[in-house]
Amino acid sequence: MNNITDDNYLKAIYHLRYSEKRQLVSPTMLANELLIKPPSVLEKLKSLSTRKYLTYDKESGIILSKVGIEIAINVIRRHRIWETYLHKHLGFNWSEVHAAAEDLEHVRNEKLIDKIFEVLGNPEFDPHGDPIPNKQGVFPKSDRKLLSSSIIGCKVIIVGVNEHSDSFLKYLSEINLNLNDKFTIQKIIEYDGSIQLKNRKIEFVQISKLIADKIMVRCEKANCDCK
Amino acid sequence: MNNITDDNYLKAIYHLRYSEKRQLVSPTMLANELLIKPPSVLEKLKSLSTRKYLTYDKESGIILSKVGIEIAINVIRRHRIWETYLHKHLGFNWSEVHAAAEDLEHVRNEKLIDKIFEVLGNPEFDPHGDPIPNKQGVFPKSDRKLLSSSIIGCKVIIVGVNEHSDSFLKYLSEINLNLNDKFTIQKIIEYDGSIQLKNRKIEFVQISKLIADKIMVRCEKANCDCK
DNA sequence: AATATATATTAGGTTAGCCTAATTTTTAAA
DNA sequence: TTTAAAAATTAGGCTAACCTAATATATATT
Repeated sequence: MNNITDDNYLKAIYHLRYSEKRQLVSPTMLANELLIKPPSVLEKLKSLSTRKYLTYDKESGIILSKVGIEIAINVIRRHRIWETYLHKHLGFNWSEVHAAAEDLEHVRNEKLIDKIFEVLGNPEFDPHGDPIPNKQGVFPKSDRKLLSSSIIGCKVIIVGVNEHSDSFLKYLSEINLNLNDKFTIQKIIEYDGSIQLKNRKIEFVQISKLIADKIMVRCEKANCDCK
Repeated sequence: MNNITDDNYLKAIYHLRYSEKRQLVSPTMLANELLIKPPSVLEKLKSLSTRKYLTYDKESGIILSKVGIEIAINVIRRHRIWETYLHKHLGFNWSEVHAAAEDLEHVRNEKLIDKIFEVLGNPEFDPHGDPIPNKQGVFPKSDRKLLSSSIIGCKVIIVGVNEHSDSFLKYLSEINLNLNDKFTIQKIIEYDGSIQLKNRKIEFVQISKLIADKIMVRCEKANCDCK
């Protein structure tokens, strides 16, 4: 529970660099991510860098050290394990899970996290389809790709989402798209990239490119040209 | 997760006033309880009293307001529910439970606490035998009394402990005394108040008065004179 | 290149929570 | 009741995390 602030900074930096894949992470980007002002970030960066969690200079931006990455991945690990636990064992739904995990991720009790991970059967992915790093900080591999990169005929299974906002997740529920659902790509509208899907449950769904860019799938059709 | 400090002050004051039953709670007592110095307490008391969580003056000491009590009881509720959950559902033992709950009690997520409480079957007592207040802040009643107030022939069931330190709980485990165990009072040594117990599993155990003062029991012998 | 815009950085300020040292009250004991 | 010991209070400091305003430095855009 100590160093909640450190946790949040390191997690945010990690997120920008490795999830959003920014080449360079700047103070202002970080300030936006954390909803605070740049001078506060600058100040904190000094402290984090004296403690060897990162380095910062204008040319290369903010770069996490090995230890910094380790801490960040640990926070992510706790977050995702809790999300999974809340969903699987305590009946929380997709959109409720995140807020609670945001607090629980700061509880540093190894036995606790190990135990709930074990109870869950050492899952590799959380309810949003995000990979859960193991204790050594290694993320499980998966051949997930953007739904928007699918082609007609693909038989896709939804394995994750790239946005966790309430409104987005609620929309998915409304149109009856859920994690692990399987669909066939029916048609892709050239003009705007919208995608039409179907499966047994759902005769027809059309999804805009904007949405398709935020959904991760795995194509299960053998030798599909999408690969 | 906000106001962890508030939580801890209010909880400590509540504890001194209502568990340790101090007539008057002074800044110095509170400082000792929280392992900080009196001036820090004085300062914080100002803030807590402007916010109407308590009143303080030298004659009457620190007195929690209705809201203050409410918050304190809520912290206690979360703490005890988590302790029970860790013990019953996650295999934590008596002595491990407290430390983890110390962090978890600050997670203010009503759905979460309600849910684990429900999963536990709305228990009335935690693994130390302490009562869990309900959502309205009402503690369940019980006819528990000190083991040291028992008399020869009492058939007691251990329902709680008044000390939660590691060393104490470990000692109890070593001599094979656990919550819910039943014993018959064999002998009481007048001179120092030591108590001898036995049951099927344990032929003979002798407990010093010091220990017996920290164990809560319920006597189950019909019409026992101990009442 | 000259200007406008965005970013980075510095300076100085605030609040919460803690601390030590010094002072004032109380309380207890000789 | 005078002295000693304990408790309460005040004064003044410190650090972490924020902030605003001002300045400096890049980056873009005419």
